[in-house]
Amino acid sequence: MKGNNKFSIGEFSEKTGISIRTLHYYDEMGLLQPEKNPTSGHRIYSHRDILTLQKILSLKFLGYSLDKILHLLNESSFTVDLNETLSLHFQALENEKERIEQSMTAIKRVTKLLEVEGEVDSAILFTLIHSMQTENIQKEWMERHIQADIAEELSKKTEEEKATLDQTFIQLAKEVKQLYGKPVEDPKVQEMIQTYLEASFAFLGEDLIQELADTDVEELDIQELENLTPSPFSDDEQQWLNEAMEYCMKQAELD
Amino acid sequence: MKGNNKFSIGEFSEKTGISIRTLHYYDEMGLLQPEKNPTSGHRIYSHRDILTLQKILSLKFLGYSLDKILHLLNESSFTVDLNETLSLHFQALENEKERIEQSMTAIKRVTKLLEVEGEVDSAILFTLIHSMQTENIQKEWMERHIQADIAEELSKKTEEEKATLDQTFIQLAKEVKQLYGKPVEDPKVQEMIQTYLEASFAFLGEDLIQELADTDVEELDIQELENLTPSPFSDDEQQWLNEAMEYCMKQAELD
DNA sequence: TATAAAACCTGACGGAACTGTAGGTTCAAG
DNA sequence: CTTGAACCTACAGTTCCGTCAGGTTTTATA
Repeated sequence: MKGNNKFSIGEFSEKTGISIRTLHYYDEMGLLQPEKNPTSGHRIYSHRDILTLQKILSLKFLGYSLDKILHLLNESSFTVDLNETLSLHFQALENEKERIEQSMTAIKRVTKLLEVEGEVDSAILFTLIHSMQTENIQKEWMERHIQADIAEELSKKTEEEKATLDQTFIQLAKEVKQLYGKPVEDPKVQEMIQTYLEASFAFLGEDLIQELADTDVEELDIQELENLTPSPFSDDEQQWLNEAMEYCMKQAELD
Repeated sequence: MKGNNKFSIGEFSEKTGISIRTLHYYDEMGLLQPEKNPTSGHRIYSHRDILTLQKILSLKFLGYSLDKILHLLNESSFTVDLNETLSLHFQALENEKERIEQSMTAIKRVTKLLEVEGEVDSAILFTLIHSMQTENIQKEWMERHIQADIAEELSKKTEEEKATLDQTFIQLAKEVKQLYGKPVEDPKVQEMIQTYLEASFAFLGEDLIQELADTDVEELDIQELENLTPSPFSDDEQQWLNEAMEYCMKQAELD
């Protein structure tokens, strides 16, 4: 097999960087079927096969499945819809890329949180991660129920600001776990609520708060939003927290 | 099943957006095993299960495999190495992202080419795509054999410049297919070679050309580079092209 | 030329994270 | 009491190979 353009499968594999198993597989499925020594059954690859493999790898690179590639190779006139499929694959890649970027951002945020906080209760952590995951869906919810520009503004908050809110939220969660059981009018409890609300206000800004307050949303839709962002608290804790908040609001109204 | 925190699998699926079949799967593999009605065998999901699912989805989002997630759920003290695995996954995501971006760039280039040229011989097209694919490997080759800064400069050429070279290359390939068979000293052939060389020079710039000419690389290594970028020409065409180039060079020296 | 080592062959199984299907049981409403 | 929707289990299939296992052919060496 020393000829200049006849290769054994091993040589061909070496030359192209494609594993022998993969070449077997491509042969088996009809993608790349080289000549065969009829007595021994050994495969004999030629220059033509390099070109074919190149085609295959290129199409794979562009995102085609091997199955589709098989069809494309057989039908010679495939330049017709190439453009269309290309833009389709481009779209798919774009989505994939966005997903990846979101994950990367989430990891960055979690890492930072761990850095600052040391250790974080896992339930809380997962609530945060989950809400990062569904940030897009939440945004869609917002756009359906609130004016789109507000939603837009919310989603444009800097990473910095989001990180700060994360920390506040974690702080809240920790304190809730500590203070749970005390009466809602306990000054410590009320202080905690105050701090949390202030941080939220600082994040949202006055205008947004006002708009949000003015918007009335149906119970069912609220339910839907809550499904998107389940809380890290047990039902009892959540109940208690709600009561504490209501109490705080009432006090504020009295002033 | 109208209770507020007990759900049938259908309701749970609706609520969480995870398909019934997947929930079955998670149950089967031990990831999320809800209560079961002992007589009917129907699954009964509770609030707790939402939290668990949230954990699962979060960890998946961060890049963990279901297998690992299964272990993480059981072992409560997993915050220990979280940081390490997170940065690991971050790396992986970064690589993935780069791969995707390369594919996207390739598609853009191909699309543009199709736009400008109308239709392109598939062999040539695939040569181009293949060389985009292996641009990194080619760069590594360069860095091994030529000074790193030259390689760097080459890979920093703008997309614009690359597109232009693509077109020139395609032009060359078309003409080669047309002119093949004519004697190498035919003026049309020589004109084609000239045009191509000039375009290459324009792309590379004088300094680079000079450096490239000064560098001598072993035959074996050249072979390696050629394996990376197989030509769209048949052996005969390639042979003829080489001769035509040599003739052109000689003529240039005579001047 | 005999023999050992390397390369090659086919065939089957595995795996990651699901999805699909078939055939049967249970539930909710009319 | 019936009907249709929802649910159950169990098995198979998907993609693109990696990894044996057990046998044959080629190549290198003694």
